Amino acid sequence: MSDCASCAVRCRAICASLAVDEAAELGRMGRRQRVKAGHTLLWEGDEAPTVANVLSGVLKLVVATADGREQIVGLVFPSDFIGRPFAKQSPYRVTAMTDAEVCIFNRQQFDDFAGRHPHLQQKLLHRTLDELDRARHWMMLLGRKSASEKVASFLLDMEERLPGDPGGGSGGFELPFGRQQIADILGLTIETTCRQLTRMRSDGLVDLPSRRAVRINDRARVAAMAG
Amino acid sequence: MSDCASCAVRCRAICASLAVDEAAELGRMGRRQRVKAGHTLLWEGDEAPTVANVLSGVLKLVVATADGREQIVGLVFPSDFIGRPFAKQSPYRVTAMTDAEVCIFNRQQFDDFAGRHPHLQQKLLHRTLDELDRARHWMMLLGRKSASEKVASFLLDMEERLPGDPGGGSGGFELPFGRQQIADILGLTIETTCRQLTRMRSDGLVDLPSRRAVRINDRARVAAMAG
DNA sequence: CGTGCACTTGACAGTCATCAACTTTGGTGG
DNA sequence: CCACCAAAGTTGATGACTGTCAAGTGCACG
Repeated sequence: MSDCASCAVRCRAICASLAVDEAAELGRMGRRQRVKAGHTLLWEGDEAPTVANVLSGVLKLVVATADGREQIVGLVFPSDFIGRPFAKQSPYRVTAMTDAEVCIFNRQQFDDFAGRHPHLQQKLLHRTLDELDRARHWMMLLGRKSASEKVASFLLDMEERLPGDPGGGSGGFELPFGRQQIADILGLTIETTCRQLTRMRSDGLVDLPSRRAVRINDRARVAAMAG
Repeated sequence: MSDCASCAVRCRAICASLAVDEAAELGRMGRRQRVKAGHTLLWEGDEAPTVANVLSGVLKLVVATADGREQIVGLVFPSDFIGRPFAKQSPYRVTAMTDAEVCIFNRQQFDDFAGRHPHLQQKLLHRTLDELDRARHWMMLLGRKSASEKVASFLLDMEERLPGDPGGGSGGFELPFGRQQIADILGLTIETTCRQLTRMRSDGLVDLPSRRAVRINDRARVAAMAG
């Protein structure tokens, strides 16, 4: 059983839509679980999967071809929701990119609970609609943008979305993953991704103080570059 | 006001979740409207937009860059839902690909109504989750598949999704749009799309009896080609 | 201090976009 | 019914971009 009172994302997660007693009932169904970086929580096509809230860490949603190519189709941050309610199979793989902590529910139980709590469903609907908008805009990037536009768009998106940006925006930010993962997000190879970053650094658009740190120097030009 | 009793998609649209009197109330809010092929129903960034059910025809959801490149991010068929509930702006352009007929609602009114009718919201949630799954799988295609894989995947997807497949599956099907649109769906140019189709025809995988008609001869090989 | 892994850089090749010309289709009017 | 026209589709030549393969660098770890 989860200890909702101490939950770091209590205010932002879908649970926030519930009254105290309702939250308590849901809490009894949930279980906290740690996931190590690189560990997979849900496999594509998994039967009888679970759903979960993310408490900390970053996870990725991955779709892969038979021959091993991977495309990251979504990033999941703290307070975000994981899993596929109302379906027997998970449509994609969910893997932790950093050490993470999640609050897990049995899907069947969760579905039943959701059916009895319209507010929870409404929250879920809002989130799903937002995710759909994000996914569709990403489709534009994947289908129509060049490598340089992709990388520029990516950096702007990450600056905006990454939680706990230390230094408050002007101090740059720290990516929670490496070059290969960036490539898998953008539909590029690691080499192309790398070259674009190097060029942006030589052009003075960004600083790359360490492997995973990024600081955008000229936001206007990066935005122009993003198309 | 719509005449729900004569609605062609009454059983399949989200309205099907409502009781008779509820449906009547919703019906009083809706208005039937014809949209000609090529006409745009909703512009990206539109304020105060509407939502709608599709009664007949096919529409596309489009995201465009400033310099005019377009990516089709979704296709909308009869009984599908159009628009963005609970948001002020439409996140993408909605354009009719064929002559179409839709049942339009004022978004604000619809949102209010949905808030009072959990069953409708649940139906909407289910649909949105399905759309999200579809969009994410399409991201894999856009980001990681080659031109030939894209075209093969496209044909299989269309064969499955197209309504009113005359001849019951073995007789092939008729695309509701031209080559440029296929290219915009797949993130390719029209020339590349065309060449791939020509090659598939020469290889005997498909017949292309007319501009828009397709017949898959060797489904297994097309599926293998789709990756 | 050495080892391994992530990252970077380079050379080359293939795929797909671009530009251009040509063909077919479908519609219109004589 | 046929001729003509515009739009859609097809084909070809060429080149840019990005993927592939390979080697090298630098950082973190033991």
